[in-house]
Amino acid sequence: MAATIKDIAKRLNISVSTVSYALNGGPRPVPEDVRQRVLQAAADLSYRPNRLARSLVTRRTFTVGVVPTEPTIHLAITPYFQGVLNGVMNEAEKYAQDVLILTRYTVHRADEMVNSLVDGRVDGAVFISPFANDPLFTALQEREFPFVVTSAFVDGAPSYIADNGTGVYRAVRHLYDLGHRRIAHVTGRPVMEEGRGRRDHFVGITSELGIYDPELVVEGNFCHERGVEAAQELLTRGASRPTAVFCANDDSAVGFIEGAWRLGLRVPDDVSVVGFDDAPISTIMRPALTTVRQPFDRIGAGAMRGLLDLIEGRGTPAHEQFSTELVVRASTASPLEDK
Amino acid sequence: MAATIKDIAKRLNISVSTVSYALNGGPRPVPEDVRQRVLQAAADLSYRPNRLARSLVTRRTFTVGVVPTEPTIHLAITPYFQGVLNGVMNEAEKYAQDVLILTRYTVHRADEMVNSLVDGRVDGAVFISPFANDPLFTALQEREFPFVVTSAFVDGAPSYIADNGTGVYRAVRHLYDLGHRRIAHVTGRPVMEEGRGRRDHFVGITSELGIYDPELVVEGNFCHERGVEAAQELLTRGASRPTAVFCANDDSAVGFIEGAWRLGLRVPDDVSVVGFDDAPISTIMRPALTTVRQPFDRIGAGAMRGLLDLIEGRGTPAHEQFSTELVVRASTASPLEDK
DNA sequence: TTGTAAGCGTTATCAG
DNA sequence: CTGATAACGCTTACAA
Repeated sequence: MAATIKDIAKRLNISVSTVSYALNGGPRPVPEDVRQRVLQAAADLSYRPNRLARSLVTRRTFTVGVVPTEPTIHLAITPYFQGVLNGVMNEAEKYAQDVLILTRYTVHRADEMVNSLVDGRVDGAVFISPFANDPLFTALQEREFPFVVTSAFVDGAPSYIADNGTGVYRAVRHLYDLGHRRIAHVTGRPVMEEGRGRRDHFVGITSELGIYDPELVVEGNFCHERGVEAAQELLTRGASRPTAVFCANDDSAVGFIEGAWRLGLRVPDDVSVVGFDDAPISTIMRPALTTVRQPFDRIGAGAMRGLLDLIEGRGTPAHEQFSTELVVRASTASPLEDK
Repeated sequence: MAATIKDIAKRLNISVSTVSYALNGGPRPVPEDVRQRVLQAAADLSYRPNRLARSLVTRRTFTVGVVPTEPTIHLAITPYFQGVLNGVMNEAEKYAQDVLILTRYTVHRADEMVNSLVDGRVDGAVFISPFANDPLFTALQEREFPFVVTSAFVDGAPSYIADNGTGVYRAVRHLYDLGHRRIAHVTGRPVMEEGRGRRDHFVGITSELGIYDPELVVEGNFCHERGVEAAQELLTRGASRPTAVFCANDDSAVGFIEGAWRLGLRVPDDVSVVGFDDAPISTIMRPALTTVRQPFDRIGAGAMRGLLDLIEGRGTPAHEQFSTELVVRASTASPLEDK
């Protein structure tokens, strides 16, 4: 049977409170010799503190929840999730927090998800790219459960998200400056902020430039496969086909390039492609992908720090927007007719 | 203040035990009408069970730990870790388990790591690619803490690992059959089973084929950058340079190819490259990488199931070895001189 | 300075 | 069949 502070107290004929204070180094002072004997006894009995018992009374776990808000199997393998989770984990490590990943998001009803979160195991949670209008959130707010979200805007919750506006602007402007006028867009899932937002910005920017054409906006879902299909759709239109495309993320851009290849078209000679994310593959694939970099790890780290502010009562942190950067590589060039 | 079963009991003038049994549907029967009233009261008070309290007495958390045994920042972004973690998470979801990621592995002493694990928050743990001789393990075994390991062999712990022997054999044999005789090897970190093991198999197999040359085995570390350097090292040897290389994983193979490019050499024309993993990039990069596929997700899932067997007292599961598969793509060809 | 005891929110063992 | 009550292991008033 595992030793408890009671066992230590009994063995040394002192009280459990003294043992507790000795072990925790406070808040009340313990004579050095007593402290040493307690430590020795703890070692002898290979005592290990039980954090459940401690958390039950202190109401702190030093553990934060992470909620992948898509079916785990889909989201967990995306560069986006992995990058943000990595940022969360590294920052958690700095602040001596552990990370509890809540699986089973979609499988259970929202109500059960609330249970999982407010059951005492975590001090707060980071929602990675959730749906803004999930009823879950109001339930959590009613209970004053601390949480933040990444890549979405949820009323009343601190939000950590890339600056999509300037990101999309840079991507489109880059293509425009290269001479492209028929620029297509493969959207992300419109139901997600990162999909809807980038699409809206795309429409806004191309409109301002006077080159907006609704026919050139096709719905995607952030996935490779859909990128392939979109290429099929957009590049088989004869004369009216686009000379360039901006994809809502790198995965779909990579798919688009593959789709172009399958049609016998060359990137960037026949069609230029810009992605969004700067996922690891974008530097490795050929042609290397021109893309808008968003700092996954800093987004995750920012969310983690914001959550800790919330948990530790330092007030509600401000929304944070992360600047993006255009990384020009080999998948973009001037349109053929210009050359 | 959050409602507890006591509040429900008080409100209905019944005992807490009845409330508990009503809420849990057992183990002792509760009249249907009472049960309904309890459920109603629970809803009214928006009662949420506290899992810490429950776990404290039942000694079960339905949460498993995952320990990234490298500095989090390094390991967490590798395809290997991500793939295995993904397998663990998906299997966890099936068995209604949550996943606690223990950060701070190397930062703290082994002893503190033991504390983190046996402090009651998890029922057991999966160690992802640990060092076999970590003193941590004996400490955990003394306390009969259930754990399994992936990609390593730890005395007394169920192990989930790819069949490196046949994997390496397939890779080398493929190159040999293409006509290569000067086959180099960029090892993984020799201190890890997956590094040492693959290197030993490489030496064994090339020896049997009568083509072993110690000069052609250079130490790597599973990283892209080291692959680039290894290419520099191996491909600048003039006449004695290898015509093919087997890299211990895909990341270093990708690095090797980049290194070859920088030297003005072509893959596979000037040098053939085989990797190990079948990471996502291997299909996307150009030339697409010939590699040995290991099933990350099945390894993670297997480890998760094995751990549950251990936790639930179904005995110690057997080691599991996962078969590998050679995926021939575009980075390998016959050596030039043969053509 | 130290010990006793009252929680924390459950489950589980007793009596009645 | 149901209601007290004792754990679970810890922190922390409150007494002494």
